[in-house]
Amino acid sequence: MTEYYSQHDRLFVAVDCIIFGLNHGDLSLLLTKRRFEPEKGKWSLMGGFVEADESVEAAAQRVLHDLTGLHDVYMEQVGAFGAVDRDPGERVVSVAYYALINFDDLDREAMEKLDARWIGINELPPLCFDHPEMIAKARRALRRRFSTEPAAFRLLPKLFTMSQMQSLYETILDEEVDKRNFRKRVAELRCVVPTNLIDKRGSRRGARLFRFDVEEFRQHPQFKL
Amino acid sequence: MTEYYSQHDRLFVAVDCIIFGLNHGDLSLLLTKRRFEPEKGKWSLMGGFVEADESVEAAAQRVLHDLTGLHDVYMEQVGAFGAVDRDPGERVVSVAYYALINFDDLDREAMEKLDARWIGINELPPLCFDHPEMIAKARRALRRRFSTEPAAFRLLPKLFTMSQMQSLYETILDEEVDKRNFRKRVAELRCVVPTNLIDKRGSRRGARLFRFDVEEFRQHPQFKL
DNA sequence: TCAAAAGTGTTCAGGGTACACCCATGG
DNA sequence: CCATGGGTGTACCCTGAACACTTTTGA
Repeated sequence: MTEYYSQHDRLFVAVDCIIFGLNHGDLSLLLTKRRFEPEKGKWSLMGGFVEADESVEAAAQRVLHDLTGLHDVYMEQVGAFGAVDRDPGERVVSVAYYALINFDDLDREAMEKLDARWIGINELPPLCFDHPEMIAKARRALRRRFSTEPAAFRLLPKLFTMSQMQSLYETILDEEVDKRNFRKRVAELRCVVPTNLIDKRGSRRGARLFRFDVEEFRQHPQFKL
Repeated sequence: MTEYYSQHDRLFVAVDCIIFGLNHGDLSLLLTKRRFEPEKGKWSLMGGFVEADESVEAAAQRVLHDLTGLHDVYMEQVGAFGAVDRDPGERVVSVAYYALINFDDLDREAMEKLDARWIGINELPPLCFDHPEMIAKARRALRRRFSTEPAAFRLLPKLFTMSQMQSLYETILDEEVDKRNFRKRVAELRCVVPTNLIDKRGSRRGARLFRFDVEEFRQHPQFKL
């Protein structure tokens, strides 16, 4: 390869994944304890380095795959973090992504092998580097996304109740929502369809289960909540 | 320095600046012709490499300064672009920023020395690499920014008419706006204050000049358009 | 029988949108 | 005197917010 730019420095480029999931109804992040220096033993987002022959996006998918066993997960870039001393060990520029995964279909083994744990979004421990800043920015991006696109259905189980969906929205928007107004708005979305199934686990009376209809959404891509 | 991560690859990291300005009332980008290979001679965003001892943000400010002579310019990160072959010459990960600059106070000399030109946002020539994609993403970010924050005043001259401001919003939102409704909304913003001056250049009758009151905005940071 | 969550409509106000005509002036 | 851009007010609709009681059933 011709060395056009050889008078310039090369830097480590990393990715960090902010992995959102619903752990028994609670919006949570999948975190690990760092297994190497610097800051070994501290809580951390799952990260990895971008190698010369893979795109940044592909590196993020690879890191996520190693931890969860999942392929083709929905991810969105949060941004690049490039302070000189953000990693005290070396100069590393990191690109953060958030991922929305379905709690049910992740690979427990891979997860446990890497010492990963779900931690509630409002109970986060101290984290290494600038990871708290990445998380804050990811939450803002998520809020925008959730009010304009059907993203909740990537976190919710295939069948879900209105209470589950509302509680998820309340956590992400970080504000309480009126139950009747919420259900009224959802009822107008043709892509959220009721089933005949009742979930008896959450209450004596039981709650109707809904599902997200991808095909219907493709045809009527209106969404607002 | 300890080499914690030495088994991984190091990559070139660059910044590219999407420089918005009002060139005689038209929203425009400051573009240059590439002065080196690859794609020498093609139109390009102004870019540069991030060196080991400067933050990514600082690199963007440096690149912008070299071209415009300006310091402390308002910039917002657009995102990282990391496809393997985005630069056909070498593996380069680039972080894009957009900047809003005041057409009046830029340094013509630096600009001409680098063969830079203002080109209307709707008359862009073919550009090198993934720069069109960066610009598209920057325009989306700009649209969000303009509807929730007083950013227009970084592009407009210190004194401006309602027609100028409206036309700027129309270009950025990419839709026509009702004149009376627009003025009504602006009138409610305490940070946009009328002066007694009249601009006679644009019409026979003359148009009232307004200014943006930073201090007033600090005290009443409400803004919506 | 009671506790605990599910489910259900209406009213009201404020904001957003649509809309057309006169004004001032330089040439 | 006329062409050109500057400037102004109202009516209506519709969306978004507030708000409380009944239902079901397992324990």
